[in-house]
Amino acid sequence: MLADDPSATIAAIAAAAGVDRRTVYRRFASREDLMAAVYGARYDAVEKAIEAARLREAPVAVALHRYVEGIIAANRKWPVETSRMLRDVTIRERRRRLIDEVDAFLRRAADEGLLRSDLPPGWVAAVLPPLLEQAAEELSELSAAQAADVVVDTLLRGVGTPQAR
Amino acid sequence: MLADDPSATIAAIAAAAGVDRRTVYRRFASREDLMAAVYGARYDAVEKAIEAARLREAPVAVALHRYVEGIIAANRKWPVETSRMLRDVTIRERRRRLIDEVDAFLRRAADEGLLRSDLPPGWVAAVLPPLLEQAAEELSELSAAQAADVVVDTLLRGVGTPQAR
DNA sequence: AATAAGTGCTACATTGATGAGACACTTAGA
DNA sequence: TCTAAGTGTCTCATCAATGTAGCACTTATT
Repeated sequence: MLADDPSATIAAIAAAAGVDRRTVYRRFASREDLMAAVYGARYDAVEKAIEAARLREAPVAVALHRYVEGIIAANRKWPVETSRMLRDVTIRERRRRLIDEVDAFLRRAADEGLLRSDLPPGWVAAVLPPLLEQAAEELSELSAAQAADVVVDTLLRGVGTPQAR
Repeated sequence: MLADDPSATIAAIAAAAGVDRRTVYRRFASREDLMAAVYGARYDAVEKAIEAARLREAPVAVALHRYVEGIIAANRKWPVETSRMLRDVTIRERRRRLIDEVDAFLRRAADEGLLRSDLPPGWVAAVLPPLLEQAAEELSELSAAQAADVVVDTLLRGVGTPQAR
């Protein structure tokens, strides 16, 4: 539900979870607390995925695949749109740190010859998150590892045939 | 404003447009009317872009580029997230028709050897819209045509170096 | 200069979401 | 069987957004 609509009401969220509004208020003091808990859990999952990917030291092709697979799994477990949960300073800082770490990794990948260096700055960093979101959602029949195969393949080689290149 | 948050209040939208709430209510009877007008304008622009791309008869590489360029321009002019404006039946039907037309085009592109046929069904259709949204937003220094070059290149060839393939 | 059109501002009524309290009921554990 | 924990339901208070009306002011046109 929050995946679709971050402005969803407490009543709608509760209904989607199959419980009453009162039950939600027993667990969370306010809507804000609920959102913070959900986003916190998502960031926990994303941070674990990034840590497991060893973005700074693993070979870049391996790190890329592990990262993609980990984020797809995190997106599936916590399908929430967090780009507007920015009023919470800790969430914003965590988000900043994650973006910085992925940016540094993409630069290393370009330096080490996995990614092209002739693209507009920030372009790869911009297209990767939506690719991961789509993979989590549209490739639901595939495991996270298999979906990661598709995403890495699409990212590195594109979807054109060889003669289209 | 609506690009960021479809649930933005009338007051916030008016402030972003530099006018008073009363002025908005003079032009639009309700918030719903305002949304319908904005989404209608966006769909008008998208339909024009698709018509200009001649998806059914132009050579597929040409049609793809024209389509991408047209949608980037439309996204820039009307940066609104419409995926949840689905209660309005006419908007939903227009959206359905556009999706069908693009899907048919992507099948023709695969049949004619521009796109690979070995990808999960619907995958290209899934990744294309977010690519266009990112291009409209992140490649703001480039013209729509130049941004289309980057998008088509990324879509067909990916962002990996040749040795990464 | 007068009039028309449009806007900003303020105040108000209505509605829906948030948040809370109390009670009856259900389920689990001792 | 009794008790504790948890839930659903109902009701209520508060607040924010929507929508409206009226008036003063500004700008454009005649």
